[in-house]
Amino acid sequence: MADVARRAGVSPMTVSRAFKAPALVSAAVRERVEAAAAALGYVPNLVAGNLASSRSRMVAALVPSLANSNFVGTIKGLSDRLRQEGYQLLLSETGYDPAEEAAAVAVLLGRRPDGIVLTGAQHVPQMAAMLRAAQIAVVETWELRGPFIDMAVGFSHRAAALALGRMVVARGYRRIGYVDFPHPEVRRFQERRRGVVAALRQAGLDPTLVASVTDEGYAGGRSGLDALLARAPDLDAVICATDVQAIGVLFECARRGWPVPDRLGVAGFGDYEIAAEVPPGLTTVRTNGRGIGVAAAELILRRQEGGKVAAPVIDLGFEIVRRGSLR
Amino acid sequence: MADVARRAGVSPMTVSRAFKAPALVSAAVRERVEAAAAALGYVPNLVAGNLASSRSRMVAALVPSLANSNFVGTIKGLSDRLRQEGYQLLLSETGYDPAEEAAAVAVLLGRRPDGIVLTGAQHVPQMAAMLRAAQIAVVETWELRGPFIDMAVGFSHRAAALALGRMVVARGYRRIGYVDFPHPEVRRFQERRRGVVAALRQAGLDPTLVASVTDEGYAGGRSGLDALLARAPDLDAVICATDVQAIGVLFECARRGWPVPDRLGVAGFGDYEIAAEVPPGLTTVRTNGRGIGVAAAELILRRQEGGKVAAPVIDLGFEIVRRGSLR
DNA sequence: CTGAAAGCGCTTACAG
DNA sequence: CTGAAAGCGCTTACAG
Repeated sequence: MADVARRAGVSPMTVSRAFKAPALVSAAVRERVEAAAAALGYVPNLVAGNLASSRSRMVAALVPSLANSNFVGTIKGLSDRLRQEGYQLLLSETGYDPAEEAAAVAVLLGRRPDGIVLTGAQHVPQMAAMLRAAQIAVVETWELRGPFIDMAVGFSHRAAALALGRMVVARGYRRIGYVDFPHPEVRRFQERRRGVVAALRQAGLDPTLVASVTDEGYAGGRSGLDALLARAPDLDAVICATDVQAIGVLFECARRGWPVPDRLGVAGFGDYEIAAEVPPGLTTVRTNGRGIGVAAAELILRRQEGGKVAAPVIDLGFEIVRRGSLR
Repeated sequence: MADVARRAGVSPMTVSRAFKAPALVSAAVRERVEAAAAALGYVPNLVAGNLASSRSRMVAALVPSLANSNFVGTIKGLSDRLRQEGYQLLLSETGYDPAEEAAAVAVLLGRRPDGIVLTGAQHVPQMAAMLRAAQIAVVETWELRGPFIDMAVGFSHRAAALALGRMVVARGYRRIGYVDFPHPEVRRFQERRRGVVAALRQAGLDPTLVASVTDEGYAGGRSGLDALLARAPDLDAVICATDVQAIGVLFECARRGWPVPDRLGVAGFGDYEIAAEVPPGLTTVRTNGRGIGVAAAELILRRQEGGKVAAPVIDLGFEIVRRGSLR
């Protein structure tokens, strides 16, 4: 910057203003500064700027897994919205482990981000204190039940699962199993399980056909289906904690030559891109992953502008999408 | 830091050392510093540290799309390896657009990352100059053909596609079509197309059955298949530029009741997780996306340690995986 | 093993 | 509209 100032024949302060607040600089000077910067290939050092202004224009985001397209949607929404305002994203993957999450937050905080986006509301006990001490905007996502550290964007997993369960019942299925997620202790998945179980119980059906699985991904659907069939050979429908598992079940049905939705009805959760493509189409819950990211970005941006955030907990809702996998 | 120093009764310099080079500080002092830091909830400000040391311990990564699990694998490998060394990842999505990529690089450079990881070797003309002026480690990934700006990790898309094409020919298929990627101008996809075409030509088969598609994702496989069948109703095999498209073809076959691999052989590229799961199994090229990320991280780390990098272009190879979609 | 001085490259806050 | 001074919170390089 000093070089640019010298070349343009102005003070460093004027160079700074020419970039950050061009309106405050006369047109002639601005042009001289820009020419000098271009000639020297000057790229402002944001690290120095951050230190001086104590604003970093960085937001940290922590997600359990990048293999999950729901979270990828959130990251995209977040990153797109932030980029429009000149913010950048610092990303960490935490693998469904609160201790890893806490470690990642501790490291990220050293970069002094202006905001931090967490997945879920289950953290180590010290998390709230750590984050409050840092005095930054915090958004917890994919969850609607607090208590929250600061702000939140999500939807009710339980209500969604309840609605999905009721639809399966309404379509005439009577022996309905549930394939749980490999990390059933995560509250979002507890809620999904409870929603489905509640739907079955309310319909007077057996709510005990719940399969725990250890396999991640598609294989979990297959092994979950096996476990359920071992206990209930007359099983006529399966609801899965995620679309990936449900696709695994559809593939297994194809392998067995079982017609879907007649021999077995199948439903998932998430409405991943593939849900609309796989024959005969997967009935599922559409969640707004991208919207969650955009909303989180907006909460953080509003906080940066010093505005009080009126509604710090946003419900983005869900939608049941019925496709051919249910009769 | 000043507060911690005061409370521990030492100079700020000693606090700094207690964190960065504990071996240089006596055990008694170190303990006092640690106690003071814990009591005050002190988190070292890395922004200040970066400015003073002119090392950021950040690496920027640019990928075309996070929806592509190949790149997600690279990001994971990169991030895992970097985290082990206390580095963090700054991520940007560029959407297959060199101009967007250049804009993102310009912004990221302001953060003074220690290294930058690009996807591919096709950039705007100024890119090399920009990056060389920044004097940081640069790794171009997913490509083996230079010229490279600095270092590279990849494999030969052409050799992989050639090998895949030969396998399809060897399995007895004779009317073989190719479904191109929606961004056919990207060199990686040019190479794949050329590899397949070369295999067909060498076998004396018609190499002109190439379908351009505009749809992204699964739908591209479906529309590509339609386009090929309109031109060659006797089509007996399809090779796709990506696994996602190939899965789209498999789904379309299921919908039509066409037996795979007998009515139609299908092959993809990428060996995404789903390739092993979808019936009857997808024949494809296994690439080492995660390994690319890990290797890129290692190149950057080695450069940071001041070491000259002996082999700045690394070929990670590929593997053809034959599954039930080919007879 | 510990510390005082200087500086990293900007911005804040004030003055003119 | 422009600039001189001070400082952001660390680390480098030197001294003892």
